[in-house]
Amino acid sequence: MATPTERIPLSRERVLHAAVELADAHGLPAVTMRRLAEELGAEAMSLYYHVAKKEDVLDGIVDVVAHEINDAVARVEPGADWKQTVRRRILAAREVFLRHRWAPELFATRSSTSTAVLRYYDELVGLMRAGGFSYDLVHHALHALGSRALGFSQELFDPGAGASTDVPTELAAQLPNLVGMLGEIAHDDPDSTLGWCDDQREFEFGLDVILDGLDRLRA
Amino acid sequence: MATPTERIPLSRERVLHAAVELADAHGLPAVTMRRLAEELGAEAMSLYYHVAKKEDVLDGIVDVVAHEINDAVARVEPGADWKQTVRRRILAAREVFLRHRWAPELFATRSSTSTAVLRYYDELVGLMRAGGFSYDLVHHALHALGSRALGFSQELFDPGAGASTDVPTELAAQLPNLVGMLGEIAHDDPDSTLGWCDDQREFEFGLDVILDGLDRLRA
DNA sequence: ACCTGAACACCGTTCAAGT
DNA sequence: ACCTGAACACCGTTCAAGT
Repeated sequence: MATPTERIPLSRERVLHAAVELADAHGLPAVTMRRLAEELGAEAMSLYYHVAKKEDVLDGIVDVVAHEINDAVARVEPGADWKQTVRRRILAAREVFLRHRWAPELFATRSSTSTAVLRYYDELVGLMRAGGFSYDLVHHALHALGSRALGFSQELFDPGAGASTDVPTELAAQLPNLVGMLGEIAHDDPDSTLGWCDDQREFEFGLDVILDGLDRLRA
Repeated sequence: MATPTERIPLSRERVLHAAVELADAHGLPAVTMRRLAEELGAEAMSLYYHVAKKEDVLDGIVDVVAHEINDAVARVEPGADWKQTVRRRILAAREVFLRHRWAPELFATRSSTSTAVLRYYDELVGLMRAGGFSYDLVHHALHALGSRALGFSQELFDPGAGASTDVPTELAAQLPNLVGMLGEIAHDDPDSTLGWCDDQREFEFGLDVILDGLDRLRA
């Protein structure tokens, strides 16, 4: 019988899945060739038999995540119109990124595009075409959506991150409008306060502004 | 008289400006402590007398760029309404990023926010408030704009990057809609073809979709 | 076919030492 | 006060060698 510690041979799949788990557990910086090998009970140099170089590993895990996204959107039921269907699919894709919080940064810095990502976009283009968009407008729409088409929006700066209390007073004096915004949202509107740092709500708000705008341009 | 090769003492400012020049010339990966020191005619270890660590250098050059942005928007003449003014300022900020193409990636990965960036946002909030927005809607608007508020949109994937010719045929068969879009835009519409890979135009299109949507919500 | 040890050319950073 | 040399603990990657 096989003992649990029996040696499983390495493979590209095992390397990529270990890399995803490593990133999930300890973030992208933990994904080094040496650490990855350790996780697999092998030496760093052994990895090079299965992957070309570290970039190849990074491209590979983008592809793994893109497959998860395609699986997720495949389970989405179509809505009443293009907008509802696209919205549901984007929110389903977003859930994958919520499980792999390191992935947006990686997607944003890849130069070559995974074929799984291309397939995702292909279906998106198809849905918008079926919804009455010209190819030209779809093209503009993809640029307008940017990373939101895939389910994430890179936040540069969380306008709510600095709670009113921890802004140094001399700095606060230079930022009357930002401080005013923070103050008002923090106490005047309990409903909004609930959603205050709720990125999901902000994501949906931004997404709907764009989808509504595109729908109007379509007509 | 001073000879041109006379030794100028290091300073935080010199280090940061050298880092910006190095990134402009050779990209972010070229910005290493050792290379930076070399550029300044010093040893890597000398830098640590003027900056705390490499992260400090990166935070510092974000601040340098943010100051350039604030200088640029300060020269913008107000428009007829909030939307025109905000639009002009954002496009002025964008020009700074066009001079420092490595900067978007850096802005997106900083955890602490430069005070110069906060001042930029403070003025933006002020302009929108003056234009009739509630603080609550301004807050949503900042999230909806995301990095576009600062003048860039991280493109994950350029829908025009793969010119129809260089897509392998077996892959193309799996991407009928994407291939269709590429084909149509490439020959049917000379006007659009001009703007085909024109990021500036796409940026403005996306920006206007959002600004128009926000303007409607304001009313 | 698959894995490894030793080695190379890089990193960022510390610390004691120089002027 | 300002700069440096030597050293440490890391990287990714090559290459010849092991089974």
